[in-house]
Amino acid sequence: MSPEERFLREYDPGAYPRVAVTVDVVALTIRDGELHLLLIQRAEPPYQGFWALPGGFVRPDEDLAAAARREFAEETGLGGERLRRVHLEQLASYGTPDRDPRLRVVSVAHLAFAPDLPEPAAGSDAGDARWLAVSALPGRQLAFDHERIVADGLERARSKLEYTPLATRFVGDEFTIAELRGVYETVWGHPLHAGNFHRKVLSVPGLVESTGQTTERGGAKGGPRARLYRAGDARLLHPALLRPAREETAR
Amino acid sequence: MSPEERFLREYDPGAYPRVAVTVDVVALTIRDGELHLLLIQRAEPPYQGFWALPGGFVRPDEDLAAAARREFAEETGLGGERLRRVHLEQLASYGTPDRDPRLRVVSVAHLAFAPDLPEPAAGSDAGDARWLAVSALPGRQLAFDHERIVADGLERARSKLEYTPLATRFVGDEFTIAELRGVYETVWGHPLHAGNFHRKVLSVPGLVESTGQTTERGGAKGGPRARLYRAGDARLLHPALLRPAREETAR
DNA sequence: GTAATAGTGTCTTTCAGACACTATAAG
DNA sequence: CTTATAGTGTCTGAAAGACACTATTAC
Repeated sequence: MSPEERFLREYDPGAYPRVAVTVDVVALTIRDGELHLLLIQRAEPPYQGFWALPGGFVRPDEDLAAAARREFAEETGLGGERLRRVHLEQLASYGTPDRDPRLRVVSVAHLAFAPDLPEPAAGSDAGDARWLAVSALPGRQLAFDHERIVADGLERARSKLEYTPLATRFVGDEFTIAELRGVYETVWGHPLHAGNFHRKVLSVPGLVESTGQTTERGGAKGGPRARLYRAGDARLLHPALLRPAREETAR
Repeated sequence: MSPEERFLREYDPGAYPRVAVTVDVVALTIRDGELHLLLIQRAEPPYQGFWALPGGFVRPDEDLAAAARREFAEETGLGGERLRRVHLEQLASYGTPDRDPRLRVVSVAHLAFAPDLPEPAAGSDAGDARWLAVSALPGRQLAFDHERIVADGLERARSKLEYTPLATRFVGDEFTIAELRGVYETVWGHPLHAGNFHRKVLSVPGLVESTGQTTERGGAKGGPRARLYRAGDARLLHPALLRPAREETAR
């Protein structure tokens, strides 16, 4: 490093070219047994008419996570306790020089897990936000590098279900083991063995705790009432709930 | 979102306040059976005299990963094939508004795994870069929020050894099972059972492959010559090499 | 009654960890 | 010869997965 460079680096960082920092949010929920993603239809160029992740510039004095939560809240209209229950974590940052044709933008992507939420009301501030089925995405081109970000977010989500209790963030406060199994099946895209899953969930310390209650009715097509559970206090699962063998996909 | 805000967001992103984007590198290596971290002693305020992670501003038209690799190369003097063999991955981004007293800085931290490297030559461009033992860090205050970044990097490294073959990045091209065990013991901070580790490493598909060679001599205090192995072609380990039970630390 | 589901029992296989043992090489 | 290490054999316990079975409820 030359003395000049070191000088700039230490004393005049503003002399370096301008970079914009944004947050984008990969927000996932489960509707009707299908994984859905919150997307916004772009009204203006670039990528006019394309679907894009909700996101925007980080404001001065605003934390990265706070910016992501604000963007999520703005587009869903969610607030208060229901917003606070949404899990939000940092996913990764994307900064390929030409990812936005207007200027250099580094986006800090976040990943959100939400229980089934209503469609953002049309005509509100939310504009053109929609929950779209993830299964309907392939073939549809997203704006910027958002396809890549979504792919990374989905893989992270699948992986997080293995060793954290975050599956409980996709269901209500009280839920049955079958509902929880539905979350795993939907996110992983595999049917799971009901009996073994049931035993496994109850055997992992801190995953769920009993409420002592049961559902009011049995299933739509019959069957006994199911017991209701709440999320437990574990932050990591030991032992983990591993996905059925991906075999040599990893090689 | 107000119409004004939407206008700014779409048409004049430059109107948003300036944010600087940097990369920082948590570079790890193993020297003398101890985990070491590459640090730089700061010559100027803020945090003058403090140890800090190597890092700097992302240049125009430079990818985030490229910036991190450049910073690592500048401080270690490494280049060519030896530089290419260093594993580098994105860790996380840090953007608390006041993390740098001079201006708003968002840092995209990276994590690097390197085999034992020579101390950066004094008097070179590398300046005051040093490999410091991680065990000597507690109690020593680092610049900015680098303590937090290092902690996150160490946890990521420990976790990555479980389900990836990255332990092989800490040793040379050819290595013995005992050397590989040393990596795990050093990073995890636990002694491992030699016999069980040996069998486990050979049983995981794609972790290592035999060279057919053995070491020239036995151990310093006697013992048979060890067979030499190369890194295999696996990118993920199935089944994983799990750390000895952390018990309920996670709760 | 019929069909579907909640929840449990049990067996097999895989894998981690403990322990023991042998073979080889340095000094 | 002594001592330390490489590598293997074997047993135990934990846990995953396959399969079977009972009890309960909707219709």
